[in-house]
Amino acid sequence: MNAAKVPDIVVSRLPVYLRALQRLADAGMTTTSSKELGEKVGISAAQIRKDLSQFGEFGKQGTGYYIPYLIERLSKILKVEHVWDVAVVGMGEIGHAVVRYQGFGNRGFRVAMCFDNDPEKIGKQVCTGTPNCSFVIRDARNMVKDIREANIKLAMLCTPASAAQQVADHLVEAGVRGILNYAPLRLMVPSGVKVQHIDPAIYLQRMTYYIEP
Amino acid sequence: MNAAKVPDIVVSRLPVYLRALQRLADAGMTTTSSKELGEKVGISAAQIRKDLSQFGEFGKQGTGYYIPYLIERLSKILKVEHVWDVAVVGMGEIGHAVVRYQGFGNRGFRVAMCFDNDPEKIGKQVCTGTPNCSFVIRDARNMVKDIREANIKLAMLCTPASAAQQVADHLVEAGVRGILNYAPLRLMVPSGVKVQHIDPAIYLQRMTYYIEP
DNA sequence: TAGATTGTTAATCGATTAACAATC
DNA sequence: TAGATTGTTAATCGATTAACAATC
Repeated sequence: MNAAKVPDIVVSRLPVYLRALQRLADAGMTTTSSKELGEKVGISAAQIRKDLSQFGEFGKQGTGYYIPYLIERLSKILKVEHVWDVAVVGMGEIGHAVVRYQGFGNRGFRVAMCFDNDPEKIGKQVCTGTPNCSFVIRDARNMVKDIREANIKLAMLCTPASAAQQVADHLVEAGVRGILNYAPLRLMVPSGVKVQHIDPAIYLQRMTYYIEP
Repeated sequence: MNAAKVPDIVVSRLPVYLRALQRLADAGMTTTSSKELGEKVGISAAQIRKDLSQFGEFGKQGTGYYIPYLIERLSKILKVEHVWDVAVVGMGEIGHAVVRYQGFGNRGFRVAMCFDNDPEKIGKQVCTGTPNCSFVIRDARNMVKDIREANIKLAMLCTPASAAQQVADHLVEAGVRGILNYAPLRLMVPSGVKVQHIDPAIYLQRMTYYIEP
């Protein structure tokens, strides 16, 4: 076990490994090798072994990795062995889609509350698709208080760009330490607060460079 | 102008520069420097100058960059000076959100058609939020033909994971060269076809590593 | 055991930064 | 002009890969 600081780029690959391992487990497999896992995720076997070795020795020479054990260890490392509550701010199209998204359940996350500042929306129910599970859209004016009382550390920011920085400031004030930002601008946050950006137009532009129209 | 191959990582930063420049332009600014732009995007000034120098000399010593000109050049480089038609496959929650998303219009993209294989959904209208603009959900069985006839080169894949690879194969067959994949698995595509992945759970897990629950 | 595969080291490769002449 | 900022080079830094002893 190496206690030194792990490079961000190594950390960023761990969720990819975990997702692939969960798929292998779902397919009924119990062991895998760095070579096989590498083919699944598009990363070299040496890279995977080196990444994992930052956190411990999880494999066995000759046989590879026992999948349930590696899933358990990676889940612990990423702190997703328990479920995180997440707040959603901005209940436009993206906000609604995020609340209804079925892909968080088995990955360590659960939408716990959602907010908007539009009087037309506040108080409305949002169905999640999960039976017996719906949310009432809360008043954004109570956001700091509600998030702090619920001890929520993660938020998905789905407001228009014009409101995003101000909302981010409030989220930080409320104790949120990680923001998944769907607004198309870079958020400024204090050190210690993590931000990840999702901007589909950016991803599309990363592809068109290589494509003939 | 350097005609050598530009590293992928440089290309991946260009859309970020472009987005920041468009925001500066919207704010009424006409010139900027690598230092100022760097502060906006969180990238060093030297890095920005080096990245841009891969494609030409766009600045002036002493004054920096003329924003409209740099926007024009980056738009050309990324091939977003004209609008790309995009197909959406899988009209669940994500598919609907993507069709209604207002953020593509001024970034070089337009949803042109959408598909599903569910008889309940085929033929239904999807409102986009843009006045007088709605789509009829098309039958996925005609997808290859429809996409090829419309000469569409970009698609957003919003099906469940179980269908994603097969859909991707059909998209490639239809002539699509870039796929924005919302399904939580890695797609296998021939070389020459670009894929970008958006998986919100991955992004959340990249933050929880650093956060105390 | 013999074959397979790990964890780790050293070598390679590539990306970022610092510095500065050129020049607007 | 003098100050500012570019484009570019060389130096630094960090990440990836190849190779292999250890060992299951």
